[in-house]
Amino acid sequence: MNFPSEILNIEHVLFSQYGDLKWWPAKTPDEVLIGAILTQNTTWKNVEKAIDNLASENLLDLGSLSNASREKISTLIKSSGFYNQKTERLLGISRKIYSEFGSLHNLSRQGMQFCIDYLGQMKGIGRETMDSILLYAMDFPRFVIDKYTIRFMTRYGLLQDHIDIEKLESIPDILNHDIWRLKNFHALIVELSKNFCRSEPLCKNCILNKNCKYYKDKSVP
DNA sequence: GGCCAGGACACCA
DNA sequence: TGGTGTCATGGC
Repeated sequence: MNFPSEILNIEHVLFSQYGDLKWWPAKTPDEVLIGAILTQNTTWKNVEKAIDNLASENLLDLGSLSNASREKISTLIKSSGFYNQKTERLLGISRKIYSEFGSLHNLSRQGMQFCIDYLGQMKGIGRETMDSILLYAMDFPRFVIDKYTIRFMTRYGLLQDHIDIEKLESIPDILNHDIWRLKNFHALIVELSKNFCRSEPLCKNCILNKNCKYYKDKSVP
């Protein structure tokens, strides 16, 4: 079976089993962007504490955040780790976007390619973070290529000896540029990957069937 | 007590 | 261009 067919098949099976996961867990686009920075190399549980702290100080939007002090931000986001680095990134990004466009929505109106170039120049926004912002905060037809995606595709056998970025970049086409499907497909991969066994290559049964005897048994070699 | 988590970046050869 | 060190908290 070729790549597009496999993708459609996986999406169909996963969705029929697990449904709409309603990702990204955030109330506003600004919160998505802030969460995307905070979650770098950190568990989401640690990020949630930081998000709650920022919310309690009304700092979950770019305007408020850009006017907050370094000390205040770094204290509030400490639980997410790398807090000095993330404070600088949050301040730099929020100040630039807020001062030049006023809002994330205004920035998104410049179009996807503009946003890719614009966000790509900022310190703290790499490939994955940008994908997350483009898809989940700005509703552009972008598929998030992160560690989970690559691990999933590799272990499923859809990527062989090298990471074929072009293949992964074709996923928006395969999913018909449907924003909701792109959001949910990535969410399914991430949520389910947390429960996969570590066999290599991963048994397809484990991916597509949560009743697989190896499901959640991460100790399997 | 070690390892890993929804990365990115600077530095070096 | 690719490998490595650094940033740091928290859960298991």
